[in-house]
Amino acid sequence: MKNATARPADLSAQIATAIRDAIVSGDLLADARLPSEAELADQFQVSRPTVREALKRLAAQSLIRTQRGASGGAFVNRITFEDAYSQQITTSTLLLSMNAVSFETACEARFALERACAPLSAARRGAAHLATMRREIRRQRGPSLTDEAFCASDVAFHRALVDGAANPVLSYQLAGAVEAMQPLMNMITYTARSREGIAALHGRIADAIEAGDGAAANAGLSDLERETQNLARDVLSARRGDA
Amino acid sequence: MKNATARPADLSAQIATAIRDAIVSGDLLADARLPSEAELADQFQVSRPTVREALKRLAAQSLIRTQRGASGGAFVNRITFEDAYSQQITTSTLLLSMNAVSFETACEARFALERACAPLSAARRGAAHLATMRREIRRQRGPSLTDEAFCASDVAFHRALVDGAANPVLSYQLAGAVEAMQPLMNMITYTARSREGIAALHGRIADAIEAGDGAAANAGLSDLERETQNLARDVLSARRGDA
DNA sequence: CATTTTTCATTTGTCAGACAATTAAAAGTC
DNA sequence: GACTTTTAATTGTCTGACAAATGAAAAATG
Repeated sequence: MKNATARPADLSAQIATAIRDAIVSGDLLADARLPSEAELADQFQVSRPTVREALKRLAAQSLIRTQRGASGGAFVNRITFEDAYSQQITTSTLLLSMNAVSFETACEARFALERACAPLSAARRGAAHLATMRREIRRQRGPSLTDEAFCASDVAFHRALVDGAANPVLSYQLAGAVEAMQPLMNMITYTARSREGIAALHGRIADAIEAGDGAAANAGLSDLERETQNLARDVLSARRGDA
Repeated sequence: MKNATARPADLSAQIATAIRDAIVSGDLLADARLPSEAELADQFQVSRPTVREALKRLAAQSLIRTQRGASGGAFVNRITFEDAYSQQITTSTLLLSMNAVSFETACEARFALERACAPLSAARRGAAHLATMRREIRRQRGPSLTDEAFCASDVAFHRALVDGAANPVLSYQLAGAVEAMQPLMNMITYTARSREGIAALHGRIADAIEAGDGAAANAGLSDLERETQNLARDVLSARRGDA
């Protein structure tokens, strides 16, 4: 009966939590300097290695950064969108691969999120976003493209679509969903015909974005989702047939 | 001229990266046991404290868990949706608070993501989700409700809406967006009239979900977004007036 | 023999003290 | 005043040790 809340965590975990709370609650502002390791060890009544373990935990979450030398120390890190991206991608990737999320579920989520962005992108995309989308479509039609390169181009296309919405929070959220799915997408072997089908749908979506027609873009995304799900189904059933 | 890639990171960071790569690439499967700290120290030619700092970094990202005692050690963690939730919420919260994302941007992202879920929720929501939504609406109409409690109820309502889509990947993605916005939402002081307006819109959305009408639900969400943006604008302009 | 208790080896958690490496500021020098 | 040297502060790393937890083997017990 020792479960529930009665488990005293590691000292280093406790200390990390205490400092993290201070950061999240705003008691410690960005770029503020934490006390030195020796002072922290004093304050928390633990040894320096224990304090260091706590600080490394925080560093792993990009909550602090450290600097050596006089007037060095640990500083509250102003987390960047890039930091957040990469963390989200690692987490999402592991979540998908280790929790055996079905391709269907992941795919549905991805396209639902993209449909959330498309209308905004149709209204606000810059010329550069549209140019990227067109360029990737051309690349997708090129012959002698490996399956992986095709997937990468696919990601680039969708990324441009999402970034066109000009909302960094959306871009950040989508990065995880789209990039984490790439390993799953790589399972699919693309035939020349399915590639042309996808590129054509991309073309329809790009046209809609160019015309500022969000609804049409969403219709294209829905068709693309159906197409992707069909391809995945074929691969899976073929694999079952083999085995 | 020592910048660029030429900066050798901490040993503990290098080791953490090496192990993380092994996990992400699938060389280390879930629940696999890592070598003991002493063995790792040997393999990497470093001392045990350094290895421990590396392991704590990984533990902070829920990539491993440790267990004491004989046949204990560090094990590759099968990351749960719950782990991912909480990580995403911390990251998103900090991102919003420290990068000075405007209320407008965050709000737009949040409602765009919710509109992505609503049609799915309309098609698949269970009775429990609908019941939760109705219950929260009743609560929101109750008198003597603090602003914070009103916000919490708001989150619960939207959470039920999202969970109704029955797609754990979407729920996970949305958790960050919705919960991270709560501090921003708490800035708003809700008058009796604005509360009734929000509750009424919630009612419309719940009706649409009950009727299985995704488009109507999205229309309701769009109106709610407008309403929320207006409230925030009022608060901000009032604050400017005060100062 | 079966079962319970005890012992024990393994492994993580924590501590203390030391030295190296880095770096900004202070002191010295021209 | 501009430049160089020294110094002190701080993180990074190592060594060695002990405590605490824990599962497994060994011993005791019926």
